[in-house]
Amino acid sequence: MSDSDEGAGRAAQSKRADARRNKETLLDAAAAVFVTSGVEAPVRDIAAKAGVGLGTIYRHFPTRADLIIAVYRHQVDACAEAGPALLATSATPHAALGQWINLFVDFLVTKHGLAAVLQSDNAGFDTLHAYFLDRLVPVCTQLLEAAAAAGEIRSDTDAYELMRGVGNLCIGADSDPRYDARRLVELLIAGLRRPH
Amino acid sequence: MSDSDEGAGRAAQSKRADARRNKETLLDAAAAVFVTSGVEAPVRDIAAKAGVGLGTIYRHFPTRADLIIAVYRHQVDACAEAGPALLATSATPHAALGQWINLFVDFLVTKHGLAAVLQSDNAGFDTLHAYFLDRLVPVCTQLLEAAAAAGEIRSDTDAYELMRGVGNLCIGADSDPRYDARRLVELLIAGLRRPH
Amino acid sequence: MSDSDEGAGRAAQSKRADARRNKETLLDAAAAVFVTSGVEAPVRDIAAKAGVGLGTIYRHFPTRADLIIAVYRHQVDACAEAGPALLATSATPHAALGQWINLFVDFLVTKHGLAAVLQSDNAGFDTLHAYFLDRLVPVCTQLLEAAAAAGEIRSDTDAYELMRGVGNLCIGADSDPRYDARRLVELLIAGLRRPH
Amino acid sequence: MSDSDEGAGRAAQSKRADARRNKETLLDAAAAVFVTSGVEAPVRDIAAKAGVGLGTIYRHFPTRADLIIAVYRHQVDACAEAGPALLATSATPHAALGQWINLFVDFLVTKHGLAAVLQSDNAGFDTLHAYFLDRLVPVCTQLLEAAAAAGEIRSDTDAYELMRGVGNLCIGADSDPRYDARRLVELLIAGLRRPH
DNA sequence: GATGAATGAGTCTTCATTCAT
DNA sequence: AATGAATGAAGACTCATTCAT
Repeated sequence: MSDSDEGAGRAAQSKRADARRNKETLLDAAAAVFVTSGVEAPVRDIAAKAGVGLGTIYRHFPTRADLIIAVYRHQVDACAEAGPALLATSATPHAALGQWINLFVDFLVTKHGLAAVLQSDNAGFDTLHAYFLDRLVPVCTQLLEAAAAAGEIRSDTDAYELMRGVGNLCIGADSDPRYDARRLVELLIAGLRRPH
Repeated sequence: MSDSDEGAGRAAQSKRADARRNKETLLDAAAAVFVTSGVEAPVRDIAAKAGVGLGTIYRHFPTRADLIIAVYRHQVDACAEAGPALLATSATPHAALGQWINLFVDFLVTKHGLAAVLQSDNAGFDTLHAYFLDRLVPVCTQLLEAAAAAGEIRSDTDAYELMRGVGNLCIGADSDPRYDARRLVELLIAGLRRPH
Repeated sequence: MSDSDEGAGRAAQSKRADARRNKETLLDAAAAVFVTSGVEAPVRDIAAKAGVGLGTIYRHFPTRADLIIAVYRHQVDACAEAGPALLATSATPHAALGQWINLFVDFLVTKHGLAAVLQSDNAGFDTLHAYFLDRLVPVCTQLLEAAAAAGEIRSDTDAYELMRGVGNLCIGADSDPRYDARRLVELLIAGLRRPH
Repeated sequence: MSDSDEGAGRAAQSKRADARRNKETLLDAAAAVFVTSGVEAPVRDIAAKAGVGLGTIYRHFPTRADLIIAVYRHQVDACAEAGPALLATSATPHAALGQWINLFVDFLVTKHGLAAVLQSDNAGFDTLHAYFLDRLVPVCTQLLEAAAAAGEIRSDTDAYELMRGVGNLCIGADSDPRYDARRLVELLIAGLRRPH
């Protein structure tokens, strides 16, 4: 249904509105369940939390990846958009990189199970994988190149690899008080520095 | 049972020998299945691969953790033992640390799913967790302290955390040609260096 | 959901009707299987008999105790309700007690394995246990007290114990033509009489 | 091997002695395990307790019923033999019956799970069933007839049925403090009394 | 569009029993 | 005779996904 339908009857309109509201409810519920049970929580739990039927979830989000993407899209986008801004305002490109990575880590660390799923080779998560990569790798590349151009870091680092590494370091970071992903990521970023 | 039983217990001993051989077969089969299907492969698959019954696996390895430990024990032990040796032969403690970590990474990277399971908070894997930690953390601590004492690295790094981080970086390292865990771990270790 | 939903929820309602019918089918099937294989028959057998999937049983009756209770609820309730009625219509309270117990025995004797399960200390049957007790012990207590008040029986008999005893006497009563639980229970009830 | 072998070599003799000792060990172990885990305890547990192999148990006692019979034979025999004695020494036949039944109850109540197995229609327990019946029913019949002859009880009571009833009342008598099998059996026996 | 009932594949785990050594 | 390793049948339970209403 395209926007040109707008003029259609009140019923259709309200149905669209209902559906939209429904979708939103679903996203809120999913987000809440993800927090407590992780992103691999049973579909039924999410449906129950949202107060909708199972079919409704499958209609709106055919795969789990679709649902996860929808839940975190805003945050991922915000993170992506923060990259250039940080580059503009930070003292050095390397500092910008560090801050941007911190943003990503902060996001990831609080998403129970997301980091794990992000590296899963399960085909069902391909689109999720792709989404994160499409959105964040270019930004990371930009920051990396700026830092390399400034001579702060080596120029042989691949953004994809770095993002994957950072993602991996975030796995299981909640649930283990002796493990601080942020600290390790800091080491990783520090390790990028060009040796004097 | 000492060797002096040899005369009396020929039969028993040969049975023992058979069982031992069987256990080895099992270990080989498990290792093979772990490579292709990961360390969480169905017990039945492993039994099939080994050509034994289900019960035989449960007899030798009551829990999956037991099986995993048995499969990798030699390699983990070898890794643990290599630590002090490297310290003695390397140019600097930091170099020894790097080489030792590389050993660990080489081991882990080839074990499909092991790194993932190593951070799982599933209670069934507690003993597995403990085994790796008991074996490797002390060695890592030793190397870390030596490097700190030599003034090469900061002295605030926790061996447990570092091992977890390295383990995490190894997750999914096979199966993705664009991701090289070794390179990232190198960055991490480089990041430990004391800032001048 | 009230009846005023009728207009809006025709579909939902007919689905509910289907499910209810299905549940009934399930109950019938379970009852039938219980007769032939006892109340501990494999879940799969019941599903097969009912022509439904395994999951359907678990949906309607999460535990075996739930299923057993559902199958026999009507009869247990009927038995419980018969108590006061018998008290009102029988010649004496002791006669009422005897007749009521007979009702219970008639019920139990035909339920292959139920009596056995009723005394099992298996935790899974706790709710089953509780249901029978909650439903029948108070009635039995009432009858016992009436008979005691009438001076027909001793007043030191515990209803719980008596019910358990009667239940036990019913174990294996089918399948053995030489064993008549009714006769023995009669002796037991006769034994309650106050000695002159 | 008949007693005429007695003159055979020391080796054979000592082997016989060993086997006998072994069997005794086994019976002790079985008795102990039966106490803690019931008469349906895993064969392996008994073997472990006895410190012998599984095969040894199966050699001596091909079926579980054989083992149970062997373990309790002495006590069952003693009970059987006590019948006539009690008849001779008690005040009345009915009193003798009561005391004899008490003996049986005392025996049964302390044998975790035995009463349950005694009524099981599982074919594997047929010989066990038969043994108890063969041994005890005649005694019970004798007592019953004596009491009937003395005019103390009705003459229409079947010993087999009574024994089964008493056995049933003993099921689950341990493990439930609110249930006293002895008290109920007393009621049952009291119920036998001829109505005045 | 929404619902949620139904399905059933997939896994784990226990134990009685056999039989080669 | 004794041993105990090996077997595999049996049964429970979960959850993603489909589809009739």
